[in-house]
Amino acid sequence: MAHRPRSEMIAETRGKLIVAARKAFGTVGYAEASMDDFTADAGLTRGALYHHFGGKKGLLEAVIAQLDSEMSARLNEISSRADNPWQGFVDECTAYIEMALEPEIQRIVHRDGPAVLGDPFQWANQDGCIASLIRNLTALKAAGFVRPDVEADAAARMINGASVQAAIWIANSDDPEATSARAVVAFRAMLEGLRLVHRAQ
Amino acid sequence: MAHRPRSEMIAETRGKLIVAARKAFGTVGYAEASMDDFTADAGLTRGALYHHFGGKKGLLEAVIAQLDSEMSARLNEISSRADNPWQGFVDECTAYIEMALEPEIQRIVHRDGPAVLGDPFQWANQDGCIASLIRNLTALKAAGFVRPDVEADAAARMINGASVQAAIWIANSDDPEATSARAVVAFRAMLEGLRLVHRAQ
DNA sequence: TGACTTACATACGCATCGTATGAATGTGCA
DNA sequence: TGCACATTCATACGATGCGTATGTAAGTCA
Repeated sequence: MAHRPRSEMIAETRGKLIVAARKAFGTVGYAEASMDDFTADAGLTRGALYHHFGGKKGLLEAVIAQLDSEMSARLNEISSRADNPWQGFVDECTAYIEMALEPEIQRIVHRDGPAVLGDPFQWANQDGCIASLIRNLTALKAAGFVRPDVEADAAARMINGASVQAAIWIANSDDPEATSARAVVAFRAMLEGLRLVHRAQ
Repeated sequence: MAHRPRSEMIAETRGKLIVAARKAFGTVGYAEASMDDFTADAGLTRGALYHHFGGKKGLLEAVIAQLDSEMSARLNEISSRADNPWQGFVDECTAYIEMALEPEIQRIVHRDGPAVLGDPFQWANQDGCIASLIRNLTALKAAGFVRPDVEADAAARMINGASVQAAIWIANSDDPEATSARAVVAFRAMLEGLRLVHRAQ
């Protein structure tokens, strides 16, 4: 068992810390998660945490990066199989809302994340799902699906905000099914406002 | 100086605590605000805080209630002077975004508040500005300005989410003026999607 | 005026955090 | 192969902030 390659052990340690923190942050929340507790769950101590991530915030960033990466992959998968670009975009937005219903994502990415780290649009999400949103909207604009006076990043902001609100609403409702249906109606109506065609003035 | 009526002193104490907490929460944020520090700023101790508000979260609720009350009054003032109901609504939404640019409101109401207390739509804001949003939308729907398939509370959710995002975007940008203009274009486009007329499908 | 309640301060114990230090293990170079 | 070094991670320590229990002064009502 001796003589394990060092880089491998580091990856394992970082992975264990991220897994434990992700569970703690996703259940009790960032503020209530004790570093002593969840590092012990990972079979480690705070020493390892400070060494690899600099502190609690650094670890939160790493957890969010992992979640974001997973979400991004799922969204790309979804939008890739769609004939109509606009419809593919709507599908992706809907999936984004549905993912935000998962407690882990809602709590860490949409609630504690912004509160602790600030504006999500300024995170170092090189390939995150927000970047994907902006890319899709840019393409849709170039293809003439979106009003030319509306800019892609501005629209991405609005859509992101509305999506998260929709998800929180659904998650907190007594009847998620019915609420989801009502939310999607309103959400799609607002998306329609971004489209090029079908308006007089 | 002796023999002050008791209810008056209570109101003064509560007021001083709220003022001090509001300043602390609005600048360093809820998590970083030390109860010992800002109660001392108010010339009091944590004893008074626990007695009147039950704890840090209770005080945050009180601070938010005060902010919400002020915002609500300003919004009512704005929407009241408008000839066209729809235009009045758009004005109010724009004002809502502008208010969310104020650091105190952005930090306490839109960032720390939801993170600590949960979904704003479920706060005890009997007369809050969110309730005002819903009331306005209900009236607009009854008057035929809004698509009948879109429900008022659902639309209020989306609008709230988009507004907050717009405000955060503007606040974090290098050129707030230009960014604000771009945000408003996108925001109004999405609002248009809620309107009854001008669509084929 | 005296018993009672209320408002608030003080004091204590506990949990948590950041840093400084130490030990063990892998790594590069002779 | 062996040794100096760097790195990984644990341990120890001090500081801070929180919640509760208790004490005290002041107001209230009979």
